[in-house]
Amino acid sequence: MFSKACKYAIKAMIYLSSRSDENLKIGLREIAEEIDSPEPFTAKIMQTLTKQQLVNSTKGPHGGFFIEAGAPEIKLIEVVKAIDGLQFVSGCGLGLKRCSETHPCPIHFEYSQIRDAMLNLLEQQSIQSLANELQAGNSVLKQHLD
Amino acid sequence: MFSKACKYAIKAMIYLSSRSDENLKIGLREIAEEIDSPEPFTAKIMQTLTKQQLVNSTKGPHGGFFIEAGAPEIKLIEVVKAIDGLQFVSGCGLGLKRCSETHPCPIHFEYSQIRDAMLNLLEQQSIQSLANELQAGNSVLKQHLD
DNA sequence: TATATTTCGGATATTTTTGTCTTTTATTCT
DNA sequence: AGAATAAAAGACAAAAATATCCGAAATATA
Repeated sequence: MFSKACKYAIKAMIYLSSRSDENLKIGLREIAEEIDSPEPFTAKIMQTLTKQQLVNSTKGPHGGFFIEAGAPEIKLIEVVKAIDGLQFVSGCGLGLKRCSETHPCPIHFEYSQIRDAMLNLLEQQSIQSLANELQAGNSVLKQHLD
Repeated sequence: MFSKACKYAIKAMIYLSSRSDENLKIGLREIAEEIDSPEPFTAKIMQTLTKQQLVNSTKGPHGGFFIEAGAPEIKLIEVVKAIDGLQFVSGCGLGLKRCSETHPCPIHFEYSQIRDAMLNLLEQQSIQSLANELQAGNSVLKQHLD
């Protein structure tokens, strides 16, 4: 569904958001630790997110990544778009280049319905609201080591 | 969503089914041509499908691939399982190893709903019924070259 | 039986994704 | 200014997915 890079990106964004209201910068090491991802690979992903302006960063001591306090809500779709692109959300389920109502692939109609539901999810859900649920202890970003 | 290999497999199965009622064996070349897929790669996929007993094959002149006439319906899920496995249909949307109602990832509930809808589609739809629609001209497996 | 045909099996090649390492650049603090 | 810190950038490495090639095995037909 999503690439690994995209899963890491979503988790990193949610974690960042869950900490960013403190006007705090979070270092790469902490992010990677908290979302259980390989640090250097996560660095690359954070670079992309920064270039796409989904997060901000500052270098140097006490530097790190953060989301602007007054920033408008970031929808999940924006993160997916930045990392994976939108082809999965727009493309044909069986890979046809031109699949449409008039020239449908064999699963076009059933598949479209589900894909649209996924698109809807991604467009509705915001990083911030998911971060709130995380803060409230209603979800987790990695396994417990109990 | 599905790997390329899996998309080729689904299309190959539907095409085969759409021709197999004639008690006819279809060669690799024709399959690859009709579903617009690379021939050698398709050969590998057909081998897997044969080993998984989703299709039959015979070697030699007038040999090829076919689906037994009296065979029970093959559901899409069986093809997906044979090529991609079921991890996407059972795994967590954000890649957590243990994601559940009690320890959910941030998108667990919304994602599960969509994933279950996809699972339902794959369990309901059969290769044969999709092949019927193809025969009726209600769907296509590749682009027209108009 | 000989030959042509077609799948099977294994080895190999290419591309993409995932992951790592090192150097540079910006920033903070002393 | 100098030292320490942390992200940026680019080169590199490993793994997985995609794709190709070739000899072997099976089968039909002459």
